[in-house]
Amino acid sequence: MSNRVRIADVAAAAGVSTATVSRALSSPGVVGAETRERVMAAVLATGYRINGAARDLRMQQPRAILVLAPNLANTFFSRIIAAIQNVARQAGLAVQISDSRAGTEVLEAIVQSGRADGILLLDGALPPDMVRNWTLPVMQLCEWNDGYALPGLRIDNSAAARVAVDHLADLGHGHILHVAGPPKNVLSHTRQAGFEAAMSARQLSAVMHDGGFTIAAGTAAAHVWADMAERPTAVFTASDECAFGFISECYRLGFRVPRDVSVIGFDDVDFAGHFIPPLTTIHQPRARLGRKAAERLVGALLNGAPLGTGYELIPPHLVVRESTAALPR
Amino acid sequence: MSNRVRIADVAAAAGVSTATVSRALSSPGVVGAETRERVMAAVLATGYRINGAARDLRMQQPRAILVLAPNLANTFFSRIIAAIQNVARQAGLAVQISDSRAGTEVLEAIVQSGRADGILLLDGALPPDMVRNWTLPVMQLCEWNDGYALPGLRIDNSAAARVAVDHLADLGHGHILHVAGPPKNVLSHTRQAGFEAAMSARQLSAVMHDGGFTIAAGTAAAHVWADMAERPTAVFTASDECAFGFISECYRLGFRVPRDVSVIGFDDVDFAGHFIPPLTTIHQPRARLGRKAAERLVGALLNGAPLGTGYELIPPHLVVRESTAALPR
DNA sequence: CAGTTCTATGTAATCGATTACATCAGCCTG
DNA sequence: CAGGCTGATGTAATCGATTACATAGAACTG
Repeated sequence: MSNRVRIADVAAAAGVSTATVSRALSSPGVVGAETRERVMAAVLATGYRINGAARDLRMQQPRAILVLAPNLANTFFSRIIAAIQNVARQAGLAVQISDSRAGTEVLEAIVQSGRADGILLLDGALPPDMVRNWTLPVMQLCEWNDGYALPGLRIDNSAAARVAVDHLADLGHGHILHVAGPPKNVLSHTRQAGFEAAMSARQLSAVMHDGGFTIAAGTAAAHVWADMAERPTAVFTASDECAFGFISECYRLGFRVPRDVSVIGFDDVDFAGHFIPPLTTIHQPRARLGRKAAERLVGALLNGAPLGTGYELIPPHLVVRESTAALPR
Repeated sequence: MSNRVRIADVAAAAGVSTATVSRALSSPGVVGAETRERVMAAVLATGYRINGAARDLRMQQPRAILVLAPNLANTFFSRIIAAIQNVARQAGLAVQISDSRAGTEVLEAIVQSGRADGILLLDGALPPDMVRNWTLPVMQLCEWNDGYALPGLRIDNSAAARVAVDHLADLGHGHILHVAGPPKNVLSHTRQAGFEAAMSARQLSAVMHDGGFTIAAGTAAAHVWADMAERPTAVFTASDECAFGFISECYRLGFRVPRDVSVIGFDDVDFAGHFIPPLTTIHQPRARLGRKAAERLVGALLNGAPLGTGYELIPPHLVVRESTAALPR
């Protein structure tokens, strides 16, 4: 550590001042051509790398963005984070990640530590009072909370539910079960509300069941479904994982999909197309979501422009595969 | 930004010097009780948060670890990274992530920027010359490269292959196909070598096929398998994803697992137990791997002790589910 | 009670970069 | 050729924390 090459070492090696070295590196145009070459040669010879902390301190910007997600172990986020990381890297920004459920005190410390210039927030369940107090630019992604009063990007969850209902109704299903996501989640509410609205618009018979986004929620829901006196002929789950669990458990209980029940998921995770049967689901363009959100945040950071407060809703896209089928009539 | 509260503001509010504030916060024992309380009150009143960059610069340590993984979009990493993040957070360290395939120049800049005190490296395919030159403590996780000469943690991949072979052989399978991982990967090589050794030790007939860790590799392998004159009765794939792809495609081709072919995977991803059929596979304790590696690295960083060069191999653990069955005889 | 030790706090140097301002050489212009 | 201008470079202040050293007062000791 102590033997790290500092800018002064480069300056000495090149026979110039530290100011000149700094300029040669950050705005090459203003130093003489011959000097610039001497500096570059000295940089190479000494193996100099800039000290991030010193630069951050002086420039008052850490050149990093912070990604906050409610559950980093959830595979839904991996592709999004990869896309974010890509955009950030190309802009020369580092990416710091943290679990947004670490506790408010911890979170405040992380956010206010001045180590990030901006935040990508994938959690809609943080205390609005806390989030509103953050002075960094924050961009909401996928999840949201109107209490934050922040700009955001997501797919149109309500429209997506309608698309799912339309698809099932067009196949002749009139009695549909919705296995909702976790009770306090915005996504759950929005998808559920969209489902109910679409069902009543078509005057179909809706059944609701509180579930979750997990495989376990799907397995549990399968039992609930199987035990119903008059079983719905189709199921719309709040996530693919939930659909997987539902289908697996149905299979174990002796039912077949889509023969005995049509199932439609939500997210279109990598695996959906390879499940048995391949899952009909609402596609979430995760790479695109991550990229677009990161681009918007990074763009605002780099040119100092404010993020604004605009929401962007991406229209839903249904991927029809083999877990849904027409109702025999 | 400019209106951020600095330590001098707290000092003024509490009527003490900045040195006292700093001490009150970092080593409360050395300041008088009454003074300490005044300082704490001032901290609360002003809403002071430490400036990370300034602290990092002065302390010469950024209090962060860097996680480098070859493909952040790969869901295999999510749980590992979550565990790492947990350990780091509890130690007050930030977690920065980057794609290790970003290019050597970019990678060097990130690693040498002085923004991390240590590295968790999940990629065994970086140029050894580069990695050996890194002056930070580096801990290898899951993947490795002997050319790095670094400490590491992983499961015993070779023994795992043996366990898989034993399981299949015990079920009566004597003709087994191994769908290997990507050609240049250490994990592929080690698992393949372990497979071949175990097979020849039992004098069984091994068939190899270069595949990959992806679903697509599995689907391709299914066709290769189906086209074989004398089809192996069991398949050992280098990853669960590959197994999923293989099974799905077999299903599509009219074969059933395990009726027509037994399949054993590798990793035990979340989904393995819910696949149809539930997948027999080698378990990788991802949360534990992430936690242990992070603990070792963080421990070394905090007490300044060197990491050493010790490898740790975690014994393999086979999870028997329903994708493997005894060969009818 | 003088001298010593200990405790609590302040003063100011320091980490390594960036950049406002100063300086200086060379050139142009009237 | 004096004066002004331009372009290249150096000097030194600055970002906001930590901490070695200095200091002052209290407590203790023989």
